[in-house]
Amino acid sequence: MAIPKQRIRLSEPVTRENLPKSFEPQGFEQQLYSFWKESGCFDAADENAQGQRAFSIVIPPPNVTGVLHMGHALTNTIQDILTRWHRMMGDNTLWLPGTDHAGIATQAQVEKQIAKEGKGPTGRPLTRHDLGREKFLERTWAWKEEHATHIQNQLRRLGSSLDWKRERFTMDEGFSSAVREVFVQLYNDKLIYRGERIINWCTRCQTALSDLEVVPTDRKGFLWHIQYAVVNDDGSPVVDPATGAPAKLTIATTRPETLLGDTAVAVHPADERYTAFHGKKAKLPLLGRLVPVITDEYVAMDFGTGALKVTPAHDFNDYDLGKKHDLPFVQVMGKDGKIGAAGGPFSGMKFSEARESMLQQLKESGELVKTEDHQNKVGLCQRCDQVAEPIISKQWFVKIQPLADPAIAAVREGKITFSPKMHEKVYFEWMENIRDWCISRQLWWGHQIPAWHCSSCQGITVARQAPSRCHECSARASALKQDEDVLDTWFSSGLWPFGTLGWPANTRALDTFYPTSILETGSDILFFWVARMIMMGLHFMDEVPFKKVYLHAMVRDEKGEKMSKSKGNVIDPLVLIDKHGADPLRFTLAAMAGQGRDIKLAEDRVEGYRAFCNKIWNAVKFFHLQWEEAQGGPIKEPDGGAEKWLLARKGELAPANAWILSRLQEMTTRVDKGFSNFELNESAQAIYEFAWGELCDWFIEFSKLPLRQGGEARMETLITLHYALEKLLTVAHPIMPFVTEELWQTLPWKRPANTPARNQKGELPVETLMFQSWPRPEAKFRNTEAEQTFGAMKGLIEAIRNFRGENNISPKVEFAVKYTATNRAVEQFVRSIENDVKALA
RNA sequence: UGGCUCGUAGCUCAGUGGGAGAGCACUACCUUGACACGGUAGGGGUCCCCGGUUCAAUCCCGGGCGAGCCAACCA
Repeated sequence: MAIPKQRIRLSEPVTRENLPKSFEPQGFEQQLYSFWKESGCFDAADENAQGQRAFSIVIPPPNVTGVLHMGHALTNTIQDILTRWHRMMGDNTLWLPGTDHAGIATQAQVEKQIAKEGKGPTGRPLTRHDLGREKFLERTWAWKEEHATHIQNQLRRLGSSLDWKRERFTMDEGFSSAVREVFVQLYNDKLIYRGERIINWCTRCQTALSDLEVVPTDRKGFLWHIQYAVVNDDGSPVVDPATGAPAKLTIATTRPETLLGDTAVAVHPADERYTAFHGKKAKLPLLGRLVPVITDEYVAMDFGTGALKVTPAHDFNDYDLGKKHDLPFVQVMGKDGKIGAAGGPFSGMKFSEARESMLQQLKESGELVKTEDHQNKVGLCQRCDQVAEPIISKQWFVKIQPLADPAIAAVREGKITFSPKMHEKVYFEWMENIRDWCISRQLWWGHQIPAWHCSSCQGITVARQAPSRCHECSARASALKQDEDVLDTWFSSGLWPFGTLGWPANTRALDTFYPTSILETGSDILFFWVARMIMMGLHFMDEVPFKKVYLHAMVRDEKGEKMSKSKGNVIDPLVLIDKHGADPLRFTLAAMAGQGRDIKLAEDRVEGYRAFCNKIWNAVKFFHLQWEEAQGGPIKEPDGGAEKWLLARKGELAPANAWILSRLQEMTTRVDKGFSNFELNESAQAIYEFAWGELCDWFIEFSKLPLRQGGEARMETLITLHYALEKLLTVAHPIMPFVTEELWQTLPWKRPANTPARNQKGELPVETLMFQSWPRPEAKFRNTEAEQTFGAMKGLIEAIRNFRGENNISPKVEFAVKYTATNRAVEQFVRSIENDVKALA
């Protein structure tokens, strides 16, 4: 592009000859990233320097399933802004990178890939079973390597100042040992147990799912009314007292096929329609099996017929009823999605086939008395959109209540704060009604459960390493077989804040950076991830994993729809970065990162902020032109720096200079406040308004006179301009790291960095904007008088211009002089530039 | 069913108890020495609707309508 490749980077000041005409991000972004990274600018120290604070964020590890989307761009932009800001404030700053193995999601991707590759022995597409566990895992690791690299590149293109030396993966060796440690400890604490309970089962993924992994979805369905005969214990018909005929009881169901597993019919105890049937039996149609009629207040009298068929093995509510009334659990559906032996004549059929067949027969026998339309919810597998079936299965669970209680308390006591605040309420609601967490998955990709089953005593040995003996019966290792299941992917990511810092070893990094300062992530994984990190962190570290939780809104497309591959409305951040540069994208995301609202990304906003980058670019170019050309050679930097020089003359500065310095101060304060309050849009707006609306539109226009005039006035204006630009670049750097660094490097009077960047050897400070000290929001240059004067000036000029219909810049100034108003402040100001204008004439 | 968020210009969005705003799009003029990724001027809005509090409401309160999200045991 515009910059020759051989240009010497970052050692020799750029002059206007090699400063490109306009903002061309492709020419410098990647070079700058390499420069920062290789100079060790991103690296945190294990221990704080004297008087230094630590600031740490762990990245929400992206799934290695594929590429980063706009939501990742948003979260990583926000995190990078906070990270860079703290680094400039002199903190020992760590932003720790890594990726998540994403069990089921990744496995599904690799399976899809395999299926495309050919047919197995039965003529069906290849499955993981054709490869075998070992081969399949090899394939998945290869996939992981490939995609992790891609994700790293995307994060780099975005400018993320991550400490890559500390990069982690949820299945790397150290992390795996942390996972085993946690499992063993929880098991020993009796907080992990294995039990046969009702769980969600995906018949396609062939695995158990947690409650969270099932997405309730509206489906159009029917409510079928089916008649059961009411009989006595011996099977003889009960006579309906009302009609004198054999009594019938009609139930309403959306899933008639589960009738095969019914073990009761429930009615409300106060429902007078059914009082006569209490304690009797109902005869299941088609099967003829007798089940008790029970009463429970759970039953809603006004829904359906007020009579509820109870299938404890295939419905969560019925399961609870079954437990309460000690009913048998008849499992009719197998993990393969077909009716099992208990289904009698229907065994071997798929659910849907069984339903059709049963309805047909019930219709013929007259037992199906009514069919109504009904909107109901079905749970779909989060990964594959298949209906998740509740079945009873032996799985591993975390007993969650003892972990949830301290996690609730920590937020109540303010040890962790949520932003926006409203999420706290949502958090409490969920945590207070939490169910035990099913953590075993019948997958291959993941942390295999560190439990060994003994073939000799059937006992279970849970251990950190493969045991040499059964802990129950001392059988030899040959009798032991490791549990084949793996852990829910969120089990391991729950350990992320301390697992990544070296736990269970007691590392210095852990001392320095735990608890982390901030967790920034999407509100959609509040329960999946945030809540579990809080529980795990408190249990294993005795301390919260982070002090603040920032939850950003979801990124949607222009129409407000969730971006998803299937809808084809995904905007790849890399495409936008290639087109417009990383800084415009980052600025856009920051400007739209207001709280509590979904973000609809429109590309024209990015284009607008690209123009903004160009504007700043040209403001700096303007400075270079003036600085070089105006006096035939560089002016020397004032002793002690521009700031000191300007402060010393604070009272006598030309009004335009005093004004822009005052505005600069105001802007700096606003930016700082925005970052502090997590209102990044405020910071972005302050920068935008100052740079374009004040510095470029007014100050630079006015500076042209004194700059052309020469002498003291030019000197003062040039120093002011340099100072304002340098400070602007500094405060804008967290949001727009690339363009600000690139331009800052060209400034002639760079101040030495306050914190030397470390290279790999811990030496060689490099000159970079990344370590410029963050301007403290002090009122050094606040100047109310100058603001008023200039404000009146602007108003006057605008009024004159309107009156005369003039629109050029120099008349702007001339009119101001000619039409001097009576306002004394304006008079004073105008007099100060009157001479300049005369000199020009 | 409950909870939450939102409703501001054609589009995407800021914002505030007293003047209605930005970007993009649109109209006219301007290639002036930083920038046409620019400049100047301009058109365009019942700030969802109805009540209330207030000297004053787009903003605060109540109700409604609409959009979306989250959590749910009504089969």
